[in-house]
Amino acid sequence: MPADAPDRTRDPDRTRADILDVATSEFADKGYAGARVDEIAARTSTTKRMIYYYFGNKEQLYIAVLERAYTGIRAVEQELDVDHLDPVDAIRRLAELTFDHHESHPDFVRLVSIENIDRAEHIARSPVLSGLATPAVDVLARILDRGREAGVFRADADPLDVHMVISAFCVFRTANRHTFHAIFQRDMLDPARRDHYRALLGDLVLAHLAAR
Amino acid sequence: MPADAPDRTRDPDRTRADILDVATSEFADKGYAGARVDEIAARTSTTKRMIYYYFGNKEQLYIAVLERAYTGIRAVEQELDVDHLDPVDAIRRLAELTFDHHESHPDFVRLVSIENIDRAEHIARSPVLSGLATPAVDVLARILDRGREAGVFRADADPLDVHMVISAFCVFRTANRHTFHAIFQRDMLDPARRDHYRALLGDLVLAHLAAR
DNA sequence: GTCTATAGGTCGATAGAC
DNA sequence: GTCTATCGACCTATAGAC
Repeated sequence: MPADAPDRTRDPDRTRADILDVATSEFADKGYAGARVDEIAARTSTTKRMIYYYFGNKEQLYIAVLERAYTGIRAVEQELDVDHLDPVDAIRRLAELTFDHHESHPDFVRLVSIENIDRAEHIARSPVLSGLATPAVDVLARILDRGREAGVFRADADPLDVHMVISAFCVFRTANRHTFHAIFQRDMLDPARRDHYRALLGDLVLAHLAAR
Repeated sequence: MPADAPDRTRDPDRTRADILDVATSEFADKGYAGARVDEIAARTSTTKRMIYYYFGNKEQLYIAVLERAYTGIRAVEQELDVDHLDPVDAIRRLAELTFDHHESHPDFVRLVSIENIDRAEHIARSPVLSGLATPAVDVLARILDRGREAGVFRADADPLDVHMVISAFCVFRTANRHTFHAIFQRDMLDPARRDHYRALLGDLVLAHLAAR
């Protein structure tokens, strides 16, 4: 074997990972129905035969993509050292972490949109995904409790509502940027406006949470 | 012709409208790539031949669907008698109108999501759509100006930012409801929670706009 | 009703690892 | 020698188009 082709020995893990990487990018790019198994195969260093060998069919491949994408997310909120921060700072930090995460994972945001077009039927079909609790809400609940006790947050704030507002802002900014730009000629992902939006999200949530 | 088949006389407008209605529902349901021309034809009272006769091909049919869906929206903000309302009330009213509109037009929201997956390429290809200004932002600008003059709104509020926040909330609530429910077991469109969300949106925007 | 391209899915066989 | 990763070719249904 020539020295410049060391990778074409058998390596199941590598092959699987290669397929998953390419499939993630292809499904995120074209949607489930729009993605082509042939195209995925062409972009891997292996063949279509291997896709069916490892993943069975197109849908199972897509579910495997979703599972990896979702589980790769879970650690985000754990980065937050919530108990050593002032509640107001903690909320802003959490909003910023979520903001940054969405910005740096456009494929994930697109996969979520695609999955909503399909009414989350693939998530429902995956035990891994349907049983996936996000720690974000627990973290939020702890922050809100501490803020309430300190008298800085309103009494009726709901963790899941706060999470929803933060997600809505971050998801909309990335997922809907194309139609928004087409209609309003403003690019919500323009780096020049990034700090503005990041601050806006924190301000928005904190203004709402403030005790009156 | 038998007396019980009166509708099969020629009526081009009716045929076109029939095709557009069915196509809207089919594209919104399955996405662009997932929709089937055969299926659309089967659900109309005409034939596939007529779809190609009137619309040329699948993509042009889809663009026609988008054009009708978008232009059907424009009147919403005009319902608001903005100049005879207190600015605070006007903002809340506008948020509620947008909220109600998204809730009552799920097909439109889905079409927008689908179009974002395709990076708004069809909108860009349609002169009608790419030149479509939404009056929402002008209305918002007028309200914000009056609120600023009255000293009740902050000086640095941007109309398009406010529109973005309102849209983000309303779009997320409908477009992402399936994955949100799958992960958090909360249905954001549950009628029992409708008033809560509607009020939350107004509170959120107004808390942010309030002069400090 | 028909044509044609294509897309998802399968088969027989080979070759490297132990 | 067996197992399993790998491969190119092949099959068939279907979807867009006329």
